Amino acid sequence: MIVIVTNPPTSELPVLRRVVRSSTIDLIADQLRNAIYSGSLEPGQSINEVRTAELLVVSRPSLREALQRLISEGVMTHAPGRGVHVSRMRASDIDDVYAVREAIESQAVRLIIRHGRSVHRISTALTELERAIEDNVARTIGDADLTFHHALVASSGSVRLSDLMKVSMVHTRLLSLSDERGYEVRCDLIDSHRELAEAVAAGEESRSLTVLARIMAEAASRLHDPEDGLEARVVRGREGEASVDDQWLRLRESSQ
Amino acid sequence: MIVIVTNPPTSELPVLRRVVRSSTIDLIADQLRNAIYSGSLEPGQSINEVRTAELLVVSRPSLREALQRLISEGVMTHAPGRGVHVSRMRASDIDDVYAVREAIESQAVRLIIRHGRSVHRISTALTELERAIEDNVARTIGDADLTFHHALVASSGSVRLSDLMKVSMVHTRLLSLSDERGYEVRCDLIDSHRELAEAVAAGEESRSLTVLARIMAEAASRLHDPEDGLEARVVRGREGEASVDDQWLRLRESSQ
DNA sequence: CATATAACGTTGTCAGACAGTGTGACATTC
DNA sequence: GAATGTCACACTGTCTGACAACGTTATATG
Repeated sequence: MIVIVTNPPTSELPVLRRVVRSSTIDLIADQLRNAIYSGSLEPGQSINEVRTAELLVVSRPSLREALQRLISEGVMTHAPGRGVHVSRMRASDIDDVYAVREAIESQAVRLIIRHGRSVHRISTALTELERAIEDNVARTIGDADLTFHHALVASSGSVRLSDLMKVSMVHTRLLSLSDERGYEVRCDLIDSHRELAEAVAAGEESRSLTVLARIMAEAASRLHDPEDGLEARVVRGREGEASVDDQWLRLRESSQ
Repeated sequence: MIVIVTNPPTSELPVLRRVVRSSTIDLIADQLRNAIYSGSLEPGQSINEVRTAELLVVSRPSLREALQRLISEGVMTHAPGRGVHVSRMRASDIDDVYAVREAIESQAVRLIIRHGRSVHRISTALTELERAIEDNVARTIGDADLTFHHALVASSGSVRLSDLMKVSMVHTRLLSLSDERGYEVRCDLIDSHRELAEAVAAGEESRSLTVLARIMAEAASRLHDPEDGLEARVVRGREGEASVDDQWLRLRESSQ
């Protein structure tokens, strides 16, 4: 029984937010997704159901349900009889993932310009990216990079695009993590990103899309052949603390 | 143990295709997805776990795992304590779904032109669409329309885009089905679709994208307000047999 | 060394259980 | 009679336990 006491009694009801109850499955999936994004779970690593369930203090059925979410996202892979593994990306996945990202982000740019959305979050993310590059830590730069691109998509106002972007971020991370050469990141990405942000802010659609395409192509080609841009200074790192807010990659609450 | 008997023994191995074993979960999810696409399961309809599991002759845990797939696709919705329902689309979803479709299909166009992919499947699908329009059955036209758009994306050669498109097809169908005015389809869509196919075949990127954007905008606006294009002849229908091949909406085998 | 066999761990699937929650019918109160 | 309280029922959310099928590794065998 909930009693709402207001004083004076004739006043408006206090502002009550809708109670959100995340399902256990959501929580488990979030944990696993973040573990992958942060590198705690490596590509190819197989998930022992009993052990993992114990670790998360949930039952095996609950864990299995959560795994289906990640499988459907393409973040984990099911091999019949052999269980579930963290997806390992191959060379052929590089272009595919970046094709999806170009799809999502191009559309985001179009929507932002079409509807004149605020680009505030984008500029903020750009500043963060600049700071991260000064720190010169591969993982930090990678995080800031993806955060920037997510800010772009979030600014579009499309819930579905934003959700897809979150999944694509994990895919992108998996591309880096699946490369035996280790995590690596380009330092000169700030110029193109600044140009993108400017073009979007200025409402220049076709220039934005051109720059975006170039960013995607460069990122993909760097993964294909890291020695590609010889003059580009590069930061490498095998590990490094992930600076991910736990809530960050949570997908939209599934309840209506 | 697999023994391959060849005669003569020195000859080439017979062509053996990799054995694909779809997991039970895949099969259940496919069934449910197709049931939604074909209209057997209506938007808002809730899934009684016990009854549905009995119907499919699987256990409740297996069904629940499959439901997680569909929830993650956005095709079903979870309401805590109230179980799982077929997603019901609202007016605000119309633009969102079509934004995603424009994202996917625009990128497909770019990829096809960039890599000079064959447009054979697209022309075939266009012919099918013409035939469907002659039949003048709302559902058939709707199917052929979506099949055309999927052919476009499949031609891009991107597995991920193609998967996303399949999900978006179900979303699109849900938009129509969620509308209490019933299923309805425009007859004049053939012209714009033919123009799109031609532009793509001719490698004219910017014209293709323009036409595509127009197609999406028109489809969305028709859902927002069916009386919009007064001069456009329209076929309406509340039901109608779905002409979907059972295999059609199967997502990529999840095993690597 | 290659092959067969055995042993073990793990997955795939199920039945059963039970507390928590939602829902609708009915009674009650002001 | 509208709002509130009560009760019973149905269903979900989650867990335990079980077991056959499958994979994998170690061991034995020719």
